[in-house]
Amino acid sequence: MKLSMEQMVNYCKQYGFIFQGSEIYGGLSNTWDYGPLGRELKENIRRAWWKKFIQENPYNYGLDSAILMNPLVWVASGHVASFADPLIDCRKCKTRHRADKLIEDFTKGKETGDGWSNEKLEQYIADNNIKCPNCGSLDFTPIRKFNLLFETHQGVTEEAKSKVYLRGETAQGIFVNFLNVQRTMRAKVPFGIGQTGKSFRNEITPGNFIFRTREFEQMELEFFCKPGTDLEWFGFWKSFCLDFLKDLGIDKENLRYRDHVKEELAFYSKATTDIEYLFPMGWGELWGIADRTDYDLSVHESHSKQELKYLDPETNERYLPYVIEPSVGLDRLLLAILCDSYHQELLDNDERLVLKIHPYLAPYKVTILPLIKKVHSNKAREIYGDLAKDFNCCYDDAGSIGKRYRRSDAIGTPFAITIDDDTLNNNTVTLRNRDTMEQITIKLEDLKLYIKKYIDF
RNA sequence: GCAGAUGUAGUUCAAUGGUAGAACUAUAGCCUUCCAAGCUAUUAACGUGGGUUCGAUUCCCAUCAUCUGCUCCA
Repeated sequence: MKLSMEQMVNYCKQYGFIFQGSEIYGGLSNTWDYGPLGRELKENIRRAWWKKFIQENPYNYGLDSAILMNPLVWVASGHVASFADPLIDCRKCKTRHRADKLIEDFTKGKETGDGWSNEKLEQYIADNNIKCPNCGSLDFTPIRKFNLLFETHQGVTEEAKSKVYLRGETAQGIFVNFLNVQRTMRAKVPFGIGQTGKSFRNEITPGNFIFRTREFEQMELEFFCKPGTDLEWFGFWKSFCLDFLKDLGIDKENLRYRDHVKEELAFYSKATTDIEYLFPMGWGELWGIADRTDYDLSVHESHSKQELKYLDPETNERYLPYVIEPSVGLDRLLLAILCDSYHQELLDNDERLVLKIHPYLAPYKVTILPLIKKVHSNKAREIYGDLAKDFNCCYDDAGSIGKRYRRSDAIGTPFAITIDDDTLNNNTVTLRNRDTMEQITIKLEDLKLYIKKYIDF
């Protein structure tokens, strides 16, 4: 049976992964809180990304830039422009135009559309059959003038002067620190800067659980390379990202590349490929890999009036590097992993819910079960105390052993160990594997190493 | 943003113009030496705000939230 989004939402709530935000006040649209297990899972995904993209990669460095930045950053990046301008999109070819500009061009400067209301602009365009300058279509969306960026105020007085934005992407924090990192790390092109963190966008249509929310966490790498080598690196990161997902255990049948056609490319991008995942609601973008050229560095150079060019120490060339950006949403990656791991299978005419998740990502690594509460609890507590120094452990002494195994399976814990008389007498425990359900007897002293190897990524 | 549907314990579902019943789950105890067993007990709900009414969980309106489909998506 196919997993529905409703089931997934329910599962996340039931087992403490994700709750509706501000629930006791009736919720707030499209906000979700990560519960104890969700937090662990999220952290583990973040760690896996960091390990492969930063820690193990000799080219890349980490960064943690501020959410609040000088507003000029967002002017330079182009994020603020859409706020002031009355923008309309052509439904047919997906190009975006300024409504006032269309009118100005159409009337050859007689009408500028300055100070007109949205309704008046739209009406004028409709009445005069102004066509899309790109494809000639008459099919425009309504005018939208709102900003994607969240605004807030810095300082205690709410004056316009102190207006700042919550960042709309983590990438800009990297671009403005390009030279800082390059210089202090003595980095030579090609090299990358990555960071994870919250970004905020007033999305037009959020929804589909945590797939699209207005507050979300990104994991972005900006990889700086010499112009001309960019397409090579673009290809490299494309397959690197896909391999990462497969290594995390996501079924490759549920993954695919989708190249952006020329018309849908963002203005800063020369090429973009999405890695998509087959979510319960259909294929959805998981990871965007874009060739941003030197667009970002060059706009920051011209707006900040600071030289951002890289001096190649070997050739003495001075140039703005091109940027390859693999950018993934942590929240939707978490959703993809949960959907992919969720299995309901038949076991002795009974349903067994099991989260077949990569052991590295599992919120708990071991469930500790005293076989008989009265007899084995002390020893079990002792073992818990020791294991908890190295792993997230779950202690469960409520109900029958079978029930406790099922609970452990349902949240994806790779191992359950049972403490019985043999533990008291011989220091051995029964180690039971979530996926194979096989049980082995193992000495306590060997336990940590065994688990450690198994959960490696 | 538009249209439709939904809203009762943690979950699934009842009933009712006179404030709600169950199953599963959970918790505690008994029993139990390895895959949701059994017994006993316990906790726990009418999304929010108005209106009609002697009285509303039930009827009406609004609102909030979720789901589905369109639309949209730097």
